[in-house]
Amino acid sequence: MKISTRARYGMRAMLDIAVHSDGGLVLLKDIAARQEISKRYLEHMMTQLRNSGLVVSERGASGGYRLARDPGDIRLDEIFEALEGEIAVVECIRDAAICSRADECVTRDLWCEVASAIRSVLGTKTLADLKKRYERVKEQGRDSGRGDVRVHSSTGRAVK
Amino acid sequence: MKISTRARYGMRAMLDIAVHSDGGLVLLKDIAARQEISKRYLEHMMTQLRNSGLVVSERGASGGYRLARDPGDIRLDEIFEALEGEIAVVECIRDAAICSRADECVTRDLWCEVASAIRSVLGTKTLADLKKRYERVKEQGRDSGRGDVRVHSSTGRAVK
DNA sequence: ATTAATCCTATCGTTATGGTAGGGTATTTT
DNA sequence: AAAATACCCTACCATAACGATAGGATTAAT
Ligand code: FES
Ligand code: FES
Repeated sequence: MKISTRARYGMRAMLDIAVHSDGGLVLLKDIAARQEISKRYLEHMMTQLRNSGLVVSERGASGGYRLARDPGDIRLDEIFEALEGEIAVVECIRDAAICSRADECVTRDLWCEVASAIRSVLGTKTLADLKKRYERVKEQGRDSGRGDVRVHSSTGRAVK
Repeated sequence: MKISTRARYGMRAMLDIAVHSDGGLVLLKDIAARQEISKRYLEHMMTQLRNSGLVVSERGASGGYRLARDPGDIRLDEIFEALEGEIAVVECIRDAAICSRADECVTRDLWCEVASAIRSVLGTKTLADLKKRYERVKEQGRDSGRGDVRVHSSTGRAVK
């Protein structure tokens, strides 16, 4: 279970646009440069984001991208799903015929819970929240007092 | 973001063992038959589970598998990670050098939260819980009153 | 020795991932 | 009108992951 670069890059791109558009358009070139992502590759993600109606583009010279809606109105799960596809799906949710005896299958419930958990993280935050967080981190550094949660390198679990 | 068949099959296998071992050993053959999974394929998952120390095997005629520990002492995230690998990793957690400017990267925090959310679903349940759930479902049917949460086929979100 | 079980390793086809490339189209600027 | 700029579409490619199958090697009970 890894998060794809698409999702990571795309999310960063969205944040980048939110941060750097002063009402105007943001250039792919600039996003790519700031985020140090291949412009050509980033194009794909922008396409996905556009097709999902999260950004709108203007073509031609002095074109660019901007958010389709207010940052406070773009949930992070929308961004995620635009890039990564539906969250933590087990096919048998849609189509119970896939698993034999889906009726008595109690593990399916489990996967649903996992999906819900992810959604409740990403679905309760908006791009505006992320932007706020970014700006806080940027101006005061990463809360160097005690914030930076150490995680154990192999378990990923938080550690004392 | 899909959950692999390995994880699904493996989880079902673990549940199957928990349910069908009366202190004794459970045969791969039987698990495969009950779960309608290719025996040959299931072997792989059993290997992973064994290597992770979640089941122990006995070889030779009248060999088989049993849980390495008490079901109440086997967390579901252990099973999941044995099969699927580390939960929701972004590489830059381990190795900050992977992402340029990981210091000011606020999206990384987001992915950490996602990972935590998954862990808090799977890490707070044990195989004993799952077994209990299974037995409840089995004897009284799937709570046919109102339980079966309908989810929207495309969003996966719960629907009225 | 036979049988029945796990174990090890290789293979294979398909799909997904990560990324590059070429050329096309729209719009502004000159 | 022409040049420049920026997005757009489509194809391609290499590698890895996934899902599954297969052959044969061990181990142990009968
Ligand atoms: S119904 Fe699909 S895993 Fe059980
Ligand atoms: S530090 Fe890895 S995604 Fe930002």
